[in-house]
Amino acid sequence: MRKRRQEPQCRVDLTPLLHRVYGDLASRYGPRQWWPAETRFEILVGAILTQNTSWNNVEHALRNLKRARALDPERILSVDAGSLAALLRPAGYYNVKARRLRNLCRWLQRQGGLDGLHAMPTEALRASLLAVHGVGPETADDILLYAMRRRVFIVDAYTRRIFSRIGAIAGDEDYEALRRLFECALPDNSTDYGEFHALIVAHGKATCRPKPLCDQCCLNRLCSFPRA
DNA sequence: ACCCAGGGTCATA
DNA sequence: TATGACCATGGG
Repeated sequence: MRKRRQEPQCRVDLTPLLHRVYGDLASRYGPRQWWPAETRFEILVGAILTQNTSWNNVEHALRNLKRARALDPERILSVDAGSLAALLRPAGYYNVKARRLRNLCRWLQRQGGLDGLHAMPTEALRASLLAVHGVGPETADDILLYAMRRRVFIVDAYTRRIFSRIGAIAGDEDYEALRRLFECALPDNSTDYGEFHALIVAHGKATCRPKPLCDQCCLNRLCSFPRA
């Protein structure tokens, strides 16, 4: 038997802090309309393409796919690898992303499409997605939350940056540890995870840059929270 | 000419 | 387990 790793879970109660952050962000940026996509499949594609890539570049690639009538699992699997990569070029990492996209499409076909997955428990679905080569924890959670409407809290670079600057977390914790921490602090349905993540990204894009330890995000109430 | 972006995998030590 | 290299484009 593998020994269970730590699991601090709810050592500190972040609930009130998260509620305040949510309210603050919502009053500034919300409501966001997320995830920007016309179909659920487009969300899967966007989740792969946006890996370490600005959304603006992803939109170029999505336009290319639509123009080529290739925003479709069968088409993505039928076109040759070279021309798929060419369509993805503006999104960067186009060779790896072409492979990852195909892996995800093969997975989707094995599952019999998105509609065949409603009965599967979230954790099983998550494990299944993570088994796809090129789908990591954040990509899986993008898909689970926005395409499958599962209650998973997405941890991205903005989440780490914003909450570590507030003093709520260290920032370099393991992905799963942070996900448990946030989900544990927001157990009920009173907080919309999809909206929360969208707000975090909006704030991250607006102010919380990595380098110049941003004045903006420390001017406002967000940084007056007590240290956890 | 930098730095950055809505990550993930792989090779080393 | 923990770093580092690599993937690559477009915008500031």
